[in-house]
Amino acid sequence: MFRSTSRLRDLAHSGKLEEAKGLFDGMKPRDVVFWTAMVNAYALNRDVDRASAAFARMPAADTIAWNAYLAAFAQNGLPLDARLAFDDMPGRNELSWTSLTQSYAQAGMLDSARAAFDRTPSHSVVAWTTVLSAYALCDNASEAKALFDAMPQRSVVSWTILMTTLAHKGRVAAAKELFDDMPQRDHVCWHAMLAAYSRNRQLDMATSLLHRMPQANAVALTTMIAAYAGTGDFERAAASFDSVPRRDSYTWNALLSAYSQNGHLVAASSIFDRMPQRDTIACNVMITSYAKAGELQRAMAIFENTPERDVVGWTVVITALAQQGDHQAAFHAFCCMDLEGVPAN
RNA sequence: CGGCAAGAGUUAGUCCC
Repeated sequence: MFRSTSRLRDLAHSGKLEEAKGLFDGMKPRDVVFWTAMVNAYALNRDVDRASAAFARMPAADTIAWNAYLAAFAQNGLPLDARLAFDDMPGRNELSWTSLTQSYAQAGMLDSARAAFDRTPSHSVVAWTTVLSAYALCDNASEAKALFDAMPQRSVVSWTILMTTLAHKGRVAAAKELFDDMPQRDHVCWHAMLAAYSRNRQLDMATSLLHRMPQANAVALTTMIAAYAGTGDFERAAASFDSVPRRDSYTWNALLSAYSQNGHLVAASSIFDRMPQRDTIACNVMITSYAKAGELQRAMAIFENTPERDVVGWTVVITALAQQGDHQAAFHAFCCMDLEGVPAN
C-alpha cells in the first residue's frame, strides 16, 4: 500500500494520469492516504472535476485530504471555489492557508492574496514566498523587491521569483546580480537565469551560462532551442534539439515553433506529423503558422482536431477571420469559444 | 521519509522595432 501510494504520486507527477487511474482502480481497500494521492493526481493534471469527484467519494477525509482538494482549485485558476473549499474545511494547517493565498496570487487578485496572508496564523517562508509570487505575477518588480527585502527569511524559491520578475522587466543585469548573490543555487534557478538571458535575447550570455551549468537537461536545452529560434538561427535550434537526452512535449513544441517561426512551414508540418503527441500547444503553433501564411483552410483543419482548444488557438482563428474581412465569421467564432466554455481574455 | 502548499523551459495577444 505504501509503495502503491508513492507510485501513484510518481505517475501523477510525470503526467501519466491513465496509468495512475489504473493503479487506483486495481487497489482495494484504499485508505485516506491513497485516496488523497488520487485527488492530487487529478489536480496536477488539470482535471478539477475528477479531483473533486474523487474527494467527494473519499471516506473520512483528513486535513491533508482537504488540502489536496483545496489545492485542486487553487492551482487551476479557480479562486472562488478554493475559497468555498477553504471555508468548508473542518480543520486547517499552514498548507491550507498557503493554498488559499496561492489561489488569489495566481488569479492576479493581489489584495485578496495579501488579505489571506495577513489572516494566516503564522508565516513560514513558504507563506511569505507565496505573497511574493503574487507581486511577481503582476510584474510588480519594485513591490516585489521591497517585500523580498522585508521578508524575515528567504528560500532559493524566493530568490528565483525575484530574479524572474526582474528579467521579465528587462532588468537582466539586476537578475544576474541576484543570481550571483544567492546563498544556494538549485537546478530551477539555473534554468531561470538561462531563461532570463533567452527572453532578453542575450544569446552569448545564455550559451556561456549553459556551459557552466551543473547539468544541461531537457529544460535548459529547450530554453536554448527557443532562444536560437528567436534570433532566426533554426539550425542551432535543431542542433540543440538533437542534443536533448529525453525529449518531452516542450522540447518537440520548441522545435516545431523554431521552424514555423522562421517560415519553414513544410518542415514544421513534417515535424508535426512525426511528433510523439500533438498537444494543444503544438496545434496552436501550426494554426498560427498556417494563418500567418494565409492558409486558413489548413489552419482550420488542425483547429478542428485540436484536443482541448484553448484561448490561444481561438484568438488566432478569430483574428485571422477578422483580418480576412469576414467579421461575421469572426464574431461567430467568438461566440463558439464562449459556448465551449473557454473564457476570453 | 506512503498522501497536501511557493519558483524554471515550448504556442496567440501584450512590450520594443
